[in-house]
Amino acid sequence: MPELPEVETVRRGLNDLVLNKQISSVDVYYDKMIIGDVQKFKDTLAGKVIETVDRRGKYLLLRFSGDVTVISHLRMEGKYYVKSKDEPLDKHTHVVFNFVDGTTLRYNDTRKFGRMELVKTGMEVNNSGIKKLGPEPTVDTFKVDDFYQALQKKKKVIKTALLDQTIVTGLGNIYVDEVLWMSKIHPQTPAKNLSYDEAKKLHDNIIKELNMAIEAGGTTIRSYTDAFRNEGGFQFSLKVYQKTGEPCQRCQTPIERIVVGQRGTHFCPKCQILKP
DNA sequence: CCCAATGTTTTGCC
DNA sequence: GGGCAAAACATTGG
Repeated sequence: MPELPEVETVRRGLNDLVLNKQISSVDVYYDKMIIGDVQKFKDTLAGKVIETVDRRGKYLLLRFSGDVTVISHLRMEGKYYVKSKDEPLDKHTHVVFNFVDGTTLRYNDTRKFGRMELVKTGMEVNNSGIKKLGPEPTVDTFKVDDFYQALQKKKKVIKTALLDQTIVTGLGNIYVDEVLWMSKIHPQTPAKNLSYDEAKKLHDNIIKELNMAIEAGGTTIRSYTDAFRNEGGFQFSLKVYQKTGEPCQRCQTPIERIVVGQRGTHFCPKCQILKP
């Protein structure tokens, strides 16, 4: 569900829905969702005003008054909703931020994989996950030369290298398959075997693809919705992800599914040749 | 019942 | 200590 475009869409939704609201109290129904002391999490946030919502990679950064930041990662199925305090709790609601105006921000997560952590604003860079993130996939921060050099040093195959967030952040299983298809690169190509031209093509496609997906409001495969409960629109633009057996849109060859790095992987066996 | 699922962290092995 | 691959996390749905 949430790769960078989906997280960015959630961020924008939250910035429309909860800005400048003051927290009266926080309820936590599943303690493991909170990294660190749960009581401190609740006590610190009470009375704080949410000033903005930022994003780094796939991490949301909820900025509160008093230099308080909540790092929130949605992992596989995390979702935020804004509801009136009177509405009954969903079975999978694990954290509720109650606002003084009678509305609530609710964190739902069917698989309970998501995590939140309270830090002093600015200290989020010390978070173990955020610390090792590579550049954001934008023209200003993501440079072809750096990308090529990083790939040269890797022993992993290209798909696994792109998923690990350290070379460039934001890609997940869906968009990796898509950008590799667009770039005509086989997912099991050793990263260091990519030519400079291939690296450049891949680099350009990563930026283009993620931006197009953000414009479409993300991709809804099974469960993703944004903070307004809207589904994304990019699933209609997917070329290979979960298209096993369907004809490649370039050459009509049926799309194949293999497993790479424990992940389902979709590619065109004719367009994306594994070089010896 | 068995398998797969969008992501990161932990574990264990070089 | 780093890099890497596999397991783990918890639940739903086909």
